[in-house]
Amino acid sequence: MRAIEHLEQLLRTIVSDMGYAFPAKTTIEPPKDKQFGDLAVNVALVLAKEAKKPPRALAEELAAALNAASEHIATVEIAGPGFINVTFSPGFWQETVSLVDSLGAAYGSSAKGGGKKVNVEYVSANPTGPLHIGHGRGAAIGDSLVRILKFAGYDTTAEYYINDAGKQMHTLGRSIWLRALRLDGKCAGQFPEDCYQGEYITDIAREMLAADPGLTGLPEDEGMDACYRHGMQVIFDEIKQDLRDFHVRHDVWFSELSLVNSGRVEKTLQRLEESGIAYEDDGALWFRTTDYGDDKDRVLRKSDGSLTYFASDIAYHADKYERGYGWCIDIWGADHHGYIPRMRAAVNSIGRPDPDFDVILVQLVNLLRDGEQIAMSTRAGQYETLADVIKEVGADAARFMFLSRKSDSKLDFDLELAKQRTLDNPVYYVQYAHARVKAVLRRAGERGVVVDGAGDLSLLQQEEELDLLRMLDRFPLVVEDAAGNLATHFISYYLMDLAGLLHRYYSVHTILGSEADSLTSARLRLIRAVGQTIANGLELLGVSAPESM
RNA sequence: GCGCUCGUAGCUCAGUCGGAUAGAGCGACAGCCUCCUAAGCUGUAGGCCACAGGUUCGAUUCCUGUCGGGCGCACCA
Repeated sequence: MRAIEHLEQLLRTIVSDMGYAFPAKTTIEPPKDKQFGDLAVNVALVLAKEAKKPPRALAEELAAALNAASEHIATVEIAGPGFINVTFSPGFWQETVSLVDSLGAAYGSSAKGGGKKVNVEYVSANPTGPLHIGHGRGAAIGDSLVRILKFAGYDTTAEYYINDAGKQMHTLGRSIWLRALRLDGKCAGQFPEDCYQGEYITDIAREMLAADPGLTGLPEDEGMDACYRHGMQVIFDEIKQDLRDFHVRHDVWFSELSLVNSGRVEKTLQRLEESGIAYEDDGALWFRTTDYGDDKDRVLRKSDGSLTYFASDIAYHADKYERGYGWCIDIWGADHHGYIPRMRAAVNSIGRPDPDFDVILVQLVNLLRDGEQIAMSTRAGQYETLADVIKEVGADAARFMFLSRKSDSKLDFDLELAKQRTLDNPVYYVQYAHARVKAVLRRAGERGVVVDGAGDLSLLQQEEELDLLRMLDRFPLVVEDAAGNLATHFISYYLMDLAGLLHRYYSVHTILGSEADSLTSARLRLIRAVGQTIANGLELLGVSAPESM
């Protein structure tokens, strides 16, 4: 990161001195093969056309200028069609340790977000049943993105939208009510198919009956209402507990009902109608989403007078922007992708350009045990709940599994695999690297080797040491990329790479010398910086960094 | 049928705003504990980046088409 910034600065000066604009398509990145140096630059290739010079000749000129421009640069080589390969001096890399030391838990953070207000909305499951494994994936991704965006300098709020106003809440009350009647022997008929089938419904009914045996004597609508209120309370408490157990945090719990009751939904519809974006037809109110690229117009208020979810979703998003968020990110299950065009149309219609709104689609989770698919039927009310999974494999393993994959690709989640402590399950690989660092530092303390301030970093000359230093330097860039691409797996992959280098270093070199010499101190400072960086990365994933394993 | 998305090693997956010989882990095979944590390390084998065209100095990456998997196409929630 420092390396890239430094090199880019030098190149900008040189290119501009030569009388050219710095090409936007320039890339400065670590080459795939280490033999090509620390960083490879393609600027000569990109600039060749404009300069009317062969790329290699141009590269020669740039290389000569680079060599003279910085004391940190050890060698500059031209290769292939005109790549400029730059190698920095060990001294430059060694400074990274001091940087990590001075920043500590803040190493990797930045002000890139400039304090922009961002709202990330995730999970938002209807409180009609327990969270399942798919919710868990969305929860992990949302929570981790919030951590990453905060670290990257955004003023980020984590929000949960509670759909507590619709028909399904009525269905919840009815389901519990009908279960209670059956438990009480007041009704023996077949339990309706359109009710929630899960065992948890019966549990709630049983509990309510125990608390108030007169429940089923109430008039039907009164009884159902009581069931709805209590049931939602119980289920929502469980959801909140599950999220706590999964180390997922929300700052704001936003109720749809509050939006409806305060008249903000109706007000939003009125505004749309006045501005001609909404129109009446066939007794229903329609949104002209086709004006914004959707393939058909969408209903806001049905001809029976009831509102669609779309109507309150528009009011909800308008409310978010009114609360001052310049960027709203929604995390949805991938089965909702057809909903994006109309939501984007809605956002545009309230005067917000595309970049102010993003949807992250999270693909379904395929739950396996030993490679065999576990049947999940929501209909029959049988599915593996998030709580069960956390209980079985632990929050750390589950989170790392979710966060190590692009959100947009399907995920096979094997319960047995998640418990294995092998490289198949890399959470332990990364955590073990951290624990190893801590173990060595502890042992050093026992032997009376003091780390602080001591140690001549210039003694870190081994290839494995320079590899670690280069990797440490990259961390801030990885965080920036993860934030920019809303991609948590950038962090996971980085951590696996860093952990791998640490393990290799550990096995090739003995860190703790037989006595407290300055090389030992330098090495201890290096691995301490590695441990700190791993801890910082794990924190972004919401995964613990154990002191020992 | 229309739309979105994915197709990379035997398996699970990275990489792709165009760059050098396409990477990792697992599995397979061969090795490493008198030594700071072997939950670790080293090495070998394994690829027409689904297929066919196009764009250009250069394509796994961008465009078009084909094939194959997933998902979505309600006055549902």
